[in-house]
Amino acid sequence: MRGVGEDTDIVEKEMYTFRDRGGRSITLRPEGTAPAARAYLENKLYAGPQPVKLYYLGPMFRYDRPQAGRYRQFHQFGVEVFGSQHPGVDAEVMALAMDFYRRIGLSGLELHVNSVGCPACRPAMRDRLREYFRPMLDELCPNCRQRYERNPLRILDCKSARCTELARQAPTTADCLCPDCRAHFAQVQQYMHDLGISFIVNPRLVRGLDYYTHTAFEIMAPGIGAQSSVGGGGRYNGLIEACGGPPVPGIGFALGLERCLLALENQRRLPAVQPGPDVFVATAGERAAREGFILLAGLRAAGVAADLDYQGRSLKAQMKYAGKLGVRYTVILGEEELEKGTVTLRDMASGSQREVAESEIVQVLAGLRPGR
RNA sequence: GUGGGUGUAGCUCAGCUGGUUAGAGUACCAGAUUGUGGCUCUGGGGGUCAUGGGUUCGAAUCCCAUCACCCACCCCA
Repeated sequence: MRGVGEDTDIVEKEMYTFRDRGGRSITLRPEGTAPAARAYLENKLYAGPQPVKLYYLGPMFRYDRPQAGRYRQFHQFGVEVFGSQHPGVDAEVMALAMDFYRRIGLSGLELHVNSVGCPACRPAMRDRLREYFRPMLDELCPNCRQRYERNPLRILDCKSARCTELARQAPTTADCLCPDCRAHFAQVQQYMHDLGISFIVNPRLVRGLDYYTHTAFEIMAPGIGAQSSVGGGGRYNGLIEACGGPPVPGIGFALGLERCLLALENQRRLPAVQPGPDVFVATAGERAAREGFILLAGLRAAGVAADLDYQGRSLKAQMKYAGKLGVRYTVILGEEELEKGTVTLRDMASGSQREVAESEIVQVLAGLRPGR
């Protein structure tokens, strides 16, 4: 975590840290960008063809007090591109994120985009902000008074009503960008237009740490509680170097899967869960039960999702159970069928039944493709 | 880290200002003529009332503490 920074909140409050049996201090990863950067460095991926495009998907951890949309263990999907500062890559990364949301069925999202400058324009940006806020310093919230010293950019981001009010006339990042950053941001926007992706330029969107440069973006979903961000990312041209590597540019995004689920639920777009098996094997009598057990294995081997009763239920109860499972077909096997070498195939929706030779039932059901 | 709320059956909850064997709906199980689900009816199983203390003749109910969960603040690398 060395590369991430030493903000006290991050280290002391949000990281999930504990001691293991050997007394070592263990911290569960809170996000994926730093690990991805480490992978890039440790495996010397900068020595190969650039850019390098990576993705990750997995559990992350933070020790906050939980609330709606914020869990101590959650899952993130993210991508990182190392080794290119081309503005088209910025657009590509944002497009990939938006395409993901679109494909899972989310709509009405807001993509906020900004440029937070680079080491060349950041000092001037800070100076101008300090200059602006100096006369109203004691009107700012205690938090922002600290931000004034440490990172005045973040004052723009404050949610306190008074600070927001005071910051209304403040110079924005857009006013302070150096020519290079301004050009880069303009091109990013042009590429976004080329891709037909709508976005909102939000000059108050800020990323805290120094290795963030140029593009910053965040995707908001209304209606899922106080934690409305479903994903975000940005360019970090200083990160690899800050981690002890060569000066390689990078950009990426991460999105929270649980928040996507919350948003899907809120929009009533959660897909129905796949119901249970497609076929149930109901039997009557001991011999039939054994025969059914073998038949079940045959069905499964043929790729049919099937199940049977292990609770010793009566045939009637088995039918009831099959109904609750929601299967489309029930195969009924009892003494009568055993005598004739057949099974009864019942369509649960219509209630119609027909006799099928036991030797053919697997093939018949596999052919019916009872799955979705 | 700060504030508020909630913990009673698998699930959703009721249980008034302390008073008999803690309830409902739902789910589960079994029956309603012998081998057939969905509707209905009947019966049944199931709770250390979050945990630990305390007050009281008596606590699910009142008090304290702890834990967990929920919501918000903070923050979001």
